[in-house]
Amino acid sequence: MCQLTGYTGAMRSDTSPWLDDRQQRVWRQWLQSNARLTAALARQLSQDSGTSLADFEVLVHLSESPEGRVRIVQLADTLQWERSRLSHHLTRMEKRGLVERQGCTEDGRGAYAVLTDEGRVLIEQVAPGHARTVRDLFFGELTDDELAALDRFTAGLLARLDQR
Amino acid sequence: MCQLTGYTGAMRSDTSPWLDDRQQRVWRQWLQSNARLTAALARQLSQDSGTSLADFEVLVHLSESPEGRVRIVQLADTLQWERSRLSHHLTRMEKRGLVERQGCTEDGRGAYAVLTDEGRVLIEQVAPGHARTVRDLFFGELTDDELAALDRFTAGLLARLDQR
DNA sequence: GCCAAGTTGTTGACGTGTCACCAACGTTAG
DNA sequence: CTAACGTTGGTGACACGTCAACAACTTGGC
Repeated sequence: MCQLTGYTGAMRSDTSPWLDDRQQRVWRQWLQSNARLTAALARQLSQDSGTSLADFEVLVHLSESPEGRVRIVQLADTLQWERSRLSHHLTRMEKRGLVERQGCTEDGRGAYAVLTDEGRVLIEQVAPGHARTVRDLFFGELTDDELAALDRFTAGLLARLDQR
Repeated sequence: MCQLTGYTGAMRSDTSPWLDDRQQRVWRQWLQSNARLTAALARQLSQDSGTSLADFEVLVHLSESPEGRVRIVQLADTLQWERSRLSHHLTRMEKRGLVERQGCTEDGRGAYAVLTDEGRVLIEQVAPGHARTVRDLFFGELTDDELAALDRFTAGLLARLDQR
C-alpha cells in the first residue's frame, strides 16, 4: 500500500522515506488483518442481531453508564466521533427503538442519550458473542510473553500518535 | 468496546466468553491506535494532495502494474473491494482525470482500469510523504526484536482469520 | 442587566460504501 | 447450434460520515 515499484531498491537508505522489505510485509499484514478482523466482527454482529459495530459501541457505552444515560457531548468525546455524526446515528437508533433522547435540566443546551429497555436487552444478548469472537480471533492462543509484547507495541503506537 | 459492567468479575473463567483485564486493555488500545493511525494517514494524504486512502490504494496498485493497467476484477480481488464499490470509485476518479477505462479485447465482458499521466504524476508525488508518515508513526523506533514480535502476531492473526 | 463569545446539539448538502438487480458476454453440455 | 449457467461490470436506492451553518443556550466582562 505504500511502496512504488521501481523505487524500492534505488532509494532505500536511512534518510529515505521508504520502508524496507520487512517493514513492508509487516505493514501490509497490519492493514490486512485490520480490515479482515473488522469485517469479521461486523459480520458476526450483523448476523446475530442486525446491529453494526457503531451501534454496538454506542450501546456498550450507554449500558456501562449509570441509568444507561450519558450526556451527548461526553458520548461523542468518548467515542471520538463528531457531534453531527453521533446526532445522525442517535436519530437512526431512536427510530429503531434502541435509544431515546432526554432534555437536560442542568444545562438548557444539553441532552442525554438514554438506553431503552429494548436496547438493554439487545446489548446483553449480543455482547457475549462479540467478546467470544474477539477472544478467538484476536487473542487466539497467545502466550503471556506475546501478549505483553503486543501490549507494549500498541501502547507505544498510541503514545506516538498522541505526540502530534 | 466489548465488556458490560457488572459481568466483569462474576463471569470470568476459562470457558466464559469475556476478556480479562489485560486483554481488555490491549483490545481497546488496538482499536484506538487503529482508528487514530488511519485518521492521521488520511489527514496527511488529504492535506498533501486532496486524495483519500481509497484513492491512494487504487493508484498504488495501478502504478505497480505493467503499463499502469489492471483488469477491474483483478483489482477488486486484490483490494478485497466489492466490484460495485470499485466501479463507483473508478467513476469518481475518472471524473478527476486520475484513471481511465479501456475495453478488453481478450474478454468482451472485461475492462481495464488505466492510470493516466496525471494519475502517475500524483502518485509519485504523494507516495514518499505517505511512506514517511507510516515509518514515523507506525514503526517509530522499534527494535529488531519488537518488529519480529509484531510480525509474528500479525501473521498469526491473519492465519486465524484465514481459517474461517 | 446586557452584550459578546463560546458551547451544545441539530440539520441539510454532499461524497462515499453497500446491496440488489440488471445487461452483456463467455462457457459448456446436449 | 443453442439453452443454461456463471462471470463481468454498471446502476439506482439507500445507509452512513463529514462539513458548514444554525438556533438555543450559557458564561464572563462591563
